[in-house]
Amino acid sequence: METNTTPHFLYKVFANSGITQAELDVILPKYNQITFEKNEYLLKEGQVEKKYWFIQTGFLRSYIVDTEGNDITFNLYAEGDVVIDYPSLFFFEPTRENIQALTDTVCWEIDVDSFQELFSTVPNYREQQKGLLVGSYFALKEHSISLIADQAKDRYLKLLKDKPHIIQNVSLKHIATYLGITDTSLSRIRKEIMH
Amino acid sequence: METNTTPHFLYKVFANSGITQAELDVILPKYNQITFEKNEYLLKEGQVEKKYWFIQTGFLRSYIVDTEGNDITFNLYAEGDVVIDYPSLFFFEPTRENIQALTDTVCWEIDVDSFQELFSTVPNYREQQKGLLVGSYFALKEHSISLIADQAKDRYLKLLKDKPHIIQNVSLKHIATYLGITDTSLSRIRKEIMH
DNA sequence: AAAACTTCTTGCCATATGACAAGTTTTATT
DNA sequence: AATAAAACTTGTCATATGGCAAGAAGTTTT
Repeated sequence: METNTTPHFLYKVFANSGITQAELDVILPKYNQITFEKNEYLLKEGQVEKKYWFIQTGFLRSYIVDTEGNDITFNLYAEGDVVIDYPSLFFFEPTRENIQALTDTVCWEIDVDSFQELFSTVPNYREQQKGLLVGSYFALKEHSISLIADQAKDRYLKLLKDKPHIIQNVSLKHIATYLGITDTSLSRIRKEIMH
Repeated sequence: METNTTPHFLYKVFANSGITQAELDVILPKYNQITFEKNEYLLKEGQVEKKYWFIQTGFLRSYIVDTEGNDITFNLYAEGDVVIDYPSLFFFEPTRENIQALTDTVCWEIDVDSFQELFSTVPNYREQQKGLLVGSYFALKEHSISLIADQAKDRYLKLLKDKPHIIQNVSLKHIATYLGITDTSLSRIRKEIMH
């Protein structure tokens, strides 16, 4: 079921998780590689999506349009990140987010049924996925706390430290709404940081 | 298994969900009434809790202590609300939140095993719970968006509209950190609203 | 009832961030 | 290459919110 002989991206994803080669032989065929072109949508508001993705290369963002019509970037994703909409995946509820490719992107996709099957039959997989899912939930919470507790500059520095590739590859406008400020302010913060 | 002859709080919770009396006879015994005194903790940071609660009467808050030692109220709960920590419940991960009773509180508690059992065997229950869980996830997201998109005054007015009882029963200090502002600012916003 | 706390309000001033608009640079389209 | 469009920067000024400190009001403890 291997598509080629180059080192498989998913090997890296599952490295250091205690998953054996025998388990990998069961897990990997459940994942399909899929590519999205720049500006293409993985998920649109109102849709129910029974899949989620690992990003091999590329950048994505999720965004919400608020009541005043402002486009607010809610999350920014890069290589190695997991892209998942909990309500959609676990509760089959229509999502309220849009997830869009910011660059050409290569992902590995798994459907919820395969996920559930692996989750219940492969303990190491369960542990590894638990870590990822809890991690993304925490990230949402941390971001929300950061919006309350930190200055915009600190939020930017945090992002710069945690996800430098995003700073380099995502437009200032999207980073700004993600950080909860205007593009003007972010431009000034950048200037200040550069001395 | 009914503890008394007064109208059961949980009947109200499950009203209008299409759940039949026969189903209620299976569901209700899984819930236990439990009371918490003012200032008592339902959940403390680092703990793994395999339960969640419906609030019959009383007020609760969840809070996080950020890196600078600030106590930030993350959520405020009132009668009829469901109190749930996803990572703890679904992934058995230690929580990072503290959940504390702000007044003497009466709750109905269910453990995760009973929840899973009902969830898989009673379709109407599944639907009803799905709605609740997705609702609380959305609420977190909406709050996070509101922190970015709305003025503090608008966030206060929203809370006032959605949960007037919380405004009346929770101290200004806790409401302020929940809204992402200082108690000083909230006091001024209140003054302004009163004209 | 007094004392000790906690909660809430208010004043003064500082500062982070926003609004708007103009200009520059970079990227996309024809 | 020319043009258009988008992304980014910068100036001026306005405003929302914070920091600090003092006092008032309400609550709990002794």
